Amino acid sequence: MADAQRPARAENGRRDLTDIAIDCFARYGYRATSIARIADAAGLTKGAIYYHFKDKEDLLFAAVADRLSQFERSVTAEILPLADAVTALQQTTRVCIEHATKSNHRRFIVTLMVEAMGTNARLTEQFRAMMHRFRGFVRDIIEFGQKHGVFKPEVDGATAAGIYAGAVMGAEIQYYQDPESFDLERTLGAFLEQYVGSLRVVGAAEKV
Amino acid sequence: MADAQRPARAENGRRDLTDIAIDCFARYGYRATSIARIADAAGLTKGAIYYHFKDKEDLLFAAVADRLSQFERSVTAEILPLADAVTALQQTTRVCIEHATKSNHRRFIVTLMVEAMGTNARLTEQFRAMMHRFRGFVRDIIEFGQKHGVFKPEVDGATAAGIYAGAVMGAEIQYYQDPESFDLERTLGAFLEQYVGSLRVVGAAEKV
Amino acid sequence: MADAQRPARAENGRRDLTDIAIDCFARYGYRATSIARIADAAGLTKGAIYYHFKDKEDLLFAAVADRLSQFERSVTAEILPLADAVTALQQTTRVCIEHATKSNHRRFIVTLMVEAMGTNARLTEQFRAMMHRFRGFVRDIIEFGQKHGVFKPEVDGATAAGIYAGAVMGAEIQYYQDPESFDLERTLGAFLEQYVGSLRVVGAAEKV
Amino acid sequence: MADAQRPARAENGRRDLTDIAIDCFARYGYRATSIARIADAAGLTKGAIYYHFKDKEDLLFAAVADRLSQFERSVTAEILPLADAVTALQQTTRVCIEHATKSNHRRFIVTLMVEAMGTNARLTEQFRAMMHRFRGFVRDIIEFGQKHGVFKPEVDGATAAGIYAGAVMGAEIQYYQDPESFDLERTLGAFLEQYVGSLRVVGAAEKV
DNA sequence: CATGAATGAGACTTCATTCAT
DNA sequence: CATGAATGAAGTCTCATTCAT
Repeated sequence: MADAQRPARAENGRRDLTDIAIDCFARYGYRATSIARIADAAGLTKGAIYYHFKDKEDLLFAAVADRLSQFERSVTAEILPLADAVTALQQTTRVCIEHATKSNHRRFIVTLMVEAMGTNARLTEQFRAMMHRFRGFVRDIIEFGQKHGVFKPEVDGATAAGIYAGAVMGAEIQYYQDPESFDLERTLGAFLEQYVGSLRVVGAAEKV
Repeated sequence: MADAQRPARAENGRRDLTDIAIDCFARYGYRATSIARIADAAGLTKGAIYYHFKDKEDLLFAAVADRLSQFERSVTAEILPLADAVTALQQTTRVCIEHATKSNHRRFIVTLMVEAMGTNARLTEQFRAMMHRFRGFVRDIIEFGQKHGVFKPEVDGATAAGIYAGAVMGAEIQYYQDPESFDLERTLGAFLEQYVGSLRVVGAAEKV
Repeated sequence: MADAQRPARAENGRRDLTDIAIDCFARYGYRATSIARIADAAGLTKGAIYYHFKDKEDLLFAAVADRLSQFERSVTAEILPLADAVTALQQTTRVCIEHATKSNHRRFIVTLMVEAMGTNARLTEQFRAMMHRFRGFVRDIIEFGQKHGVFKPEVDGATAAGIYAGAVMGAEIQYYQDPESFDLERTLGAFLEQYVGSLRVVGAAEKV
Repeated sequence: MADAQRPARAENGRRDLTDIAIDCFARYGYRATSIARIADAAGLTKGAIYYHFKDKEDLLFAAVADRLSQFERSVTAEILPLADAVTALQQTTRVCIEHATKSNHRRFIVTLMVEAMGTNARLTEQFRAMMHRFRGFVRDIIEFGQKHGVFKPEVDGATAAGIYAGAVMGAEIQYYQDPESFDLERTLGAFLEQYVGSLRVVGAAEKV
């Protein structure tokens, strides 16, 4: 009935579909996104989607998995040569801010994660694992810093990682909710300063 | 005549309905909670719900408003005689932890807030205002501390309040997601220590 | 929730209710008028209406009967001393135009009559009888004219009455549908002229 | 698999659905016709209706538009080669009578037109335009007759067209309401005679 | 007489999903 | 691979009606 842009979008494989799906999920939430909407956005019919994915959940999982691995790869890629724990934390924070402000995929992950909590066991498990990995990643940085004498050894790395993950996610949500008046960069900048400050061995050379 | 599993639930007014509704919303999310489910839980028929509330959104709003004002009252009630900024922050944190762990209403608020973001303008606005008030509340405590020479005057109260709100919310979400392995109390305890530590004027008498 | 005008409207008897009901029915149609709307308009609750009327249909019947007898009384009252058939037709037409343009009760009758056709046997019967009476009334006038030698004796009074009733009703409907651009008075005036012209005995003294 | 009472009704497209819908609307009125009833009559499920039409109103519009254009085509097709104004009026009347008595679609149009008045702006507009076109059509015939010296030049074509349209519609309604005792053919025949008689130039050759 | 609360049936609509072609 | 048509379950909401107080 209103199809003038179909030809350009033909032969999308699974991959392209998850990209499109994630955009929709991010914009409207999982429940509020109908298969028809995704099909429309992809220039396909609903039937075509069912060719590629068993059902809506399957599509969601594929989309989430895609996005998650993409995000994690981009974090580890930029930070892996961690010569310095403080710098690693700074860079991690910067990557999070970038992802939060540059596209809505990150927002989708957070939104969906909360939406899925208690609603969808399988998905919740996936997100739980993701958060677990993220905290592990931060803990590794912290323990790396402790090993090199930059961070206080008495701090519990796991707890500190939980604080970090929470602070970043909480700030992001406030930003998503109110992008005009909540300054994500400044908030996370100030947080990082205090966070690193409280981790660092007193008397160590200033690096921030 | 229609329901024998919930005997003593006849005389619910509007108020009782919002309580029941919030439980359902908290457990399954807003979209996934049908009016029928709420009616069932209340031992009524769907029609009865519509007698009390214009539509599902109206019920949601009433429920959210109830819960919000209840939470805010409980926070201000316990903290108002703030003789001391540090104690006020501690108590605020304690109240948050309590609300987060003792019932699922708080979880509902957070979940719904995220679920509503971008989906429901009116609700988003309500939540935006709520977060705004909460940050304002924390900022007041901080500025109170600054006025009394307990907190560093160079810290920006608004930014610090954003950090606090985010850290608490982010920790809560991690807890809701994984209550078995995420220790909310310990995480927020450690956060508070570092937070207060970084705010406090160096050399002031230790109070934590 | 929005009741500031209730006291003024208390103790309405059956009579006042039918008046109010008919206004609603006229404005929105029978099906689209809910008991709640009528109750609201009357400043009562739905229960009160059920005290006065067995059910919605009962209220409708009472309202229709009221209106019908009122209209018929007003027609017969003005026309009965029919010294002259032509004048009687003119006056009948004038009364119809007045009723059609001065209030919406007449419109209600026509609308409802059509809406009820085939939908509600009992009501249809009532309207059938009403139309029957109306045609009988007109036929009486015509036959009166024939008896006095003013109208052609070869004309069938019943058929002519059907023409008249149809022309008036059809013109009214066009007027209700498009009051701005359909001139009811001029149309019925022209119709009457042609109608009387074709009924009148050629050569009889002009009276229009 | 779900319905064994209507065997040969599988391959209905949009077009067939409007036909079925119009039958239902004509029989029970718009409001009183549920989607379920139409679906049943079509041997489909409700969902199928919503596949073809956005909502009930959409279906109604499609149905009305279908029927209207069909009627108008059938009128213009039979009358266009109007060699003679009187014959044209006779044929128009005959077509109206035929449509009114042979199927209930015409009845539907009239019923719905009245039912929609004041209730549904968009539909009312559609019907207003239809009546406007119909009157225009009749006026054209009359002016054609005037141009050829058959009809009195002093008659106002627009007003006369309004009389005609009203008389036909009013007679139809009386017939729909009481098909047993109201003789549509005779009534409209007599009307047409008087109508043409009053339009015709006195002294012109008789043609009726 | 009247109200407030509730019922229950039925309406419209959406949507994930299936399947013949 | 993909579409168009369809299903069926479920959801939101409306409304005439009832009834204890």
